Amino acid sequence: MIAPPDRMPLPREFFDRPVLEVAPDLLGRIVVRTTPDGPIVLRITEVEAYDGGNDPASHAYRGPTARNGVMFGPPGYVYVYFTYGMWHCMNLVCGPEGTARGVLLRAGEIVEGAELARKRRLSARNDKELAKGPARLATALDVDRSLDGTDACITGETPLRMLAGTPVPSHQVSNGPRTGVSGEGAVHPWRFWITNDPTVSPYRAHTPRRRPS
DNA sequence: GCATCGATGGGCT
DNA sequence: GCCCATCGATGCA
Repeated sequence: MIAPPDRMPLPREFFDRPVLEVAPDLLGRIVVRTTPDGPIVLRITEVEAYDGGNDPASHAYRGPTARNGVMFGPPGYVYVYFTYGMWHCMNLVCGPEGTARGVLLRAGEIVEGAELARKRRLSARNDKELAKGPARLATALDVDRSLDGTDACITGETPLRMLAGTPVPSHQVSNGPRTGVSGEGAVHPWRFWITNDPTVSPYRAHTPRRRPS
């Protein structure tokens, strides 16, 4: 259960800060996904920061498109993209507006509504795996492109919103290179996770695809 | 147990 | 044509 003080909404100003400040500060914060069957609540344990137009690894690097338009909007909104022909991944837009910075949610712990998450994650062998990995996290929360552009900073029964939760002190935060990022973007240690947390996805160095013969 | 492989589709250069 | 995450199958300990 979440203690009452932790149920305060995260104000939009939280996201209107440098993305490298916001990303580690998101650890321990709470995502509430309201579904017709009830809420699924997740505590964030692993994130990655993306620096918009300055970052070759960001979807926003080459400017706005129909897909990434939400990234260029105001902070506190949800950007959802479709990947690998099967999966979705979820980001929170950071400010200031127009810079297209954002944080990818990579892993979390389901703290409420686990029975709903399990129905969507039938291959998970235990509850620690329900949201271990960005596409697993989006699947567990029933997040797809229909939620792209959702405002996560308004109160009430919105489909998706952020709560304050309990921030993680910096001595419990680890950081390292981002997962699945190749090229010059790989040098930045912009992946942040809660040290020793069992729901954090294992690090995989970027492995180039083998060319078809 | 663990590594490796193939399959999946859209967005963009 | 390259780049993205995950899963089930397979092969090797």
